[in-house]
Amino acid sequence: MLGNSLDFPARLRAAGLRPTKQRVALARVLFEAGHRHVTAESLHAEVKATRMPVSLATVYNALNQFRDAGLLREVVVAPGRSYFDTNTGHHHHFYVEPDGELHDFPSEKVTIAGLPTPPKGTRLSRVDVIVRVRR
Amino acid sequence: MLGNSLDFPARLRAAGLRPTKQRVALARVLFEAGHRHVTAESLHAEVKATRMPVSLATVYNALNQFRDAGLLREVVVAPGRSYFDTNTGHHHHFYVEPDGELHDFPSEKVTIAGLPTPPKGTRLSRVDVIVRVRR
DNA sequence: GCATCTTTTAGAACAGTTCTAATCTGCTTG
DNA sequence: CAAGCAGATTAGAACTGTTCTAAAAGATGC
Repeated sequence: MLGNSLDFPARLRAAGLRPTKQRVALARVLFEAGHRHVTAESLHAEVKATRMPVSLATVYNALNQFRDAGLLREVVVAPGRSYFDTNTGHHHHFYVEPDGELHDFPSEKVTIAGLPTPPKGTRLSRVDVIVRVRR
Repeated sequence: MLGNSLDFPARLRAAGLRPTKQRVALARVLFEAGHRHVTAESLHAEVKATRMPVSLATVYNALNQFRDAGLLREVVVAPGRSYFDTNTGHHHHFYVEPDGELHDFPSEKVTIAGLPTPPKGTRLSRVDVIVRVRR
């Protein structure tokens, strides 16, 4: 599968983004292993640990660009903090309330029936299901 | 129906909150008409328009207390902004993407099947469905 | 009406994110 | 392969939404 190759410069180029050192380093951290959930701060900490210096502003820029390019999906679960999910396929989320943990679950087995039609003048963009759980 | 009476001091007391002038004024704006979606800023503007001076800090305090008391429900749809919904019953939301408009829709006709069981050690708190639409 | 405990308030502080303007870097062209 | 340029990075300032602080005001019980 080409879209999931480990040739990060090529993947960035395919997404219309110049493969700069910083973006490649971020892509590596994000996409090298399996699916991830990150915040700007957590990703910044991770990439700095690889001894590649990247500013926090660049992390924000890259996350927004990756999301706009369809490489990431933004998940809004709590006010004042954005999570980015490397899994861009159809799926939903568990959110563990006090700690802020986020877990994927596949949407295959989930069926939602009876949704009303969108208000006129609008078209469906996405349906998010967030299952909130507590300890 | 006692819980929906227009005797706001009584409703506040029933929720364990002292019926101060500010809280009563806020409750009036929130609960007098039908269901509402507000942000702290929008509610602050509205209550000030009634010529009852209430500080923004008090609006934040009251919204958090009302939510904790079950009088309001907090809806998280976009990063960096909290909406509060006076409809605390079972229902879901349309979110119109660029403008930030929020609309309720009843959950009666919506059925969600096949949700996985919560991670062990946790119990279900709520299922939020957000239907995102674009113009 | 007095004492006490709660609430309100203005403004400071804070967290997360975006902006600014200077510098640097990857890419294209000659 | 050097030069030029558009695009990217950076530190730090700025901004937005929210919470905190400490002092003053208000509600409640006796």
